[in-house]
Amino acid sequence: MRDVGERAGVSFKTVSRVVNGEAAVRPEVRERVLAAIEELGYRPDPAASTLRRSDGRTGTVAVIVDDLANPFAAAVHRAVVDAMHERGVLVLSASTDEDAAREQEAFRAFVDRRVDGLILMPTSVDHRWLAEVRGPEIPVVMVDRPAVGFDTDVVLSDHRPAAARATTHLIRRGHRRIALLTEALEVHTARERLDGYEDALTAAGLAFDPALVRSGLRDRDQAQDAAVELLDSPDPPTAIVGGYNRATVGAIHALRRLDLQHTVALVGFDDVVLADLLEPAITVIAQDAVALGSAAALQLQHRLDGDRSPAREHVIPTRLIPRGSGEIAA
Amino acid sequence: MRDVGERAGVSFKTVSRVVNGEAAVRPEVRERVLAAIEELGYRPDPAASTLRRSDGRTGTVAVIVDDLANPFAAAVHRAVVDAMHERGVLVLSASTDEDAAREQEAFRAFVDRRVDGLILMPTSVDHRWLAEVRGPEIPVVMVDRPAVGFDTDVVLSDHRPAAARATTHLIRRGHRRIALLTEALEVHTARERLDGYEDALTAAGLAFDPALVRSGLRDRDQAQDAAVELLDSPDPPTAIVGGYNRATVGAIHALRRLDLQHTVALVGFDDVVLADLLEPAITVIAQDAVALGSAAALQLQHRLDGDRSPAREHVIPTRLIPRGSGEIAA
DNA sequence: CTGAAAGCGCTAACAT
DNA sequence: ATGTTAGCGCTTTCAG
Repeated sequence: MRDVGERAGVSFKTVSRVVNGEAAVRPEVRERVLAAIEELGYRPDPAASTLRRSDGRTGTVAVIVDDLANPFAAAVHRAVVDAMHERGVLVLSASTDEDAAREQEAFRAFVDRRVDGLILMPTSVDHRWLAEVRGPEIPVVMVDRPAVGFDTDVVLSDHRPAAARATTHLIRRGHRRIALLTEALEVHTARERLDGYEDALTAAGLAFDPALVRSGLRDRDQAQDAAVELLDSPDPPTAIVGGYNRATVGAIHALRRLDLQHTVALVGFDDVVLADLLEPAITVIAQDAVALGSAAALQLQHRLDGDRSPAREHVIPTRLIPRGSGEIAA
Repeated sequence: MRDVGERAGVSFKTVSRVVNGEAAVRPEVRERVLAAIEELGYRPDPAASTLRRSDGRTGTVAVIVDDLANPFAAAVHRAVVDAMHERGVLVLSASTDEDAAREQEAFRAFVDRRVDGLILMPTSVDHRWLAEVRGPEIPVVMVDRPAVGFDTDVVLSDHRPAAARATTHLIRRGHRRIALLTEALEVHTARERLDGYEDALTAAGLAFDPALVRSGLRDRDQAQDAAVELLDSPDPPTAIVGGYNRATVGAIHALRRLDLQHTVALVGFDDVVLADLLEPAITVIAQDAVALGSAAALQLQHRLDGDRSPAREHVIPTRLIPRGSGEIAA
């Protein structure tokens, strides 16, 4: 920067003004400085800038999701990265695998690096620790689910109405015994979907049978086993709601193994590649992961721009896509 | 840091020594400093450290892939993030959508931020520009494909033998007219796979028929259309090789639309969720994305640790998974 | 083993 | 509209 100043015949402070686009520089001088920058291949050092500037901004934000390789989280992540890049903000990221310890560790690492803000897909447990760890006023936006014990902006799908819609879809086809496969109910998403499932039963005047709800399913295999068990029981369900993407895939496997795919109806959460090519094709509730990520990024940007209004909840609608498996009558 | 020093009754320089784990501090003093750090909730400022330190290391690296939301790239990305986190290195990322301009822009942005190194899934075009843009000795590792015109470490799948294996698999089932659907041949991966396809034909004494190769297919729909066209032609193929994941999915769609899924054989690149549940299930060549990412991260770490040996090529084996579609006889 | 001084590249606050 | 001075929080260098 000093060299650039010399070359352009101005003080290095003027160079700083040009680089930062401050108005108070004569166009003629600005041109000269720009030329010198070009010739010398000068690139400003963001670390030095961060160090000295009053707000300490680094121009980076962090994204923490359950699994960066999971298609849903990956789509959210990419949407955030794209939105932030447009503003010259770079994005750091980490996966939690739904482990609260890993989540906290990642969060601390990012705060220590002085990120300007974070977008978090919170694990199921208590997030009061966030209030302490979060440095002086670092904005945090939750995505996909709210955090327990920490009031902040959140962007999520309409989980509860969506689950109700899926369930009602099956009830309308005459189903009375509808199973629900879901992950641990401590995960907010799962709880909401269970509530929606119950809403639909209640609205239809059907009794809630806890034996038809299998929660705590952590992966495809567990979901498959649970589904097989239910379908093999004396009084099996005639329809299944897959509470999240891996549960849906597990249910598909179970139905095929028992050769019930044309007999027992299925509506699953999250659209999956090739779901439309199965026989029958799978009826799904599709979430708009890109919209979730974009909205979270936008909200974070508002906070970074100084918006201090109360925490906002942003709901992104889901879509039920009928394809066959959900239209099997009882 | 100054405050911590005061509290512990030592100079702030000693605090710096403790924080950086330099040996020359009496255990007793070190304990006192650590206690003071704890009490004051002190967290070192990485920007200041970067600014002053002689090597200018920032403890960040960047990953640039075609699409962070694509399952293959997402798995690579996650593997890199995990490997780097273990060393306290954070990861920035960007998508190129196979656009060379976006790739260059992202690369520059990361270099301007002083990342310590980069992992790049290069777009198809010339990468000689890298030699200029790359600052003083920033290590770059290519993943999935090498870069044209820039000699550096690369970690990739055994594309050519894998394609040969897929093709041979079909030839053994009596197929003589085997189509190949692939993306633009400027993409190194596509070129290699075409070469492997030809290797297999040659080895079997079969003639190469250019009419059976459809390249430049950018997405599922283009792949599907190309497949339909081929299958509808007067002298149609009896088997298809899907040259990359979207081509595979496009081929599946085409075969179903023409109700040829039980007649025409298919071996596709990249395993896809639910591919095992289709009827017939899809025979695929599975790449080990996690291994690719981990190996690239490891190689970059070696370079960061000062390894100056010649550029290395690391090949990760693929697996052919027979599931039915590839075993249909001619 | 510990400390004092210098200065990394930049921006803030004040001159001029 | 431009320059001067100070200093961000740390590491380096050198002195004790």
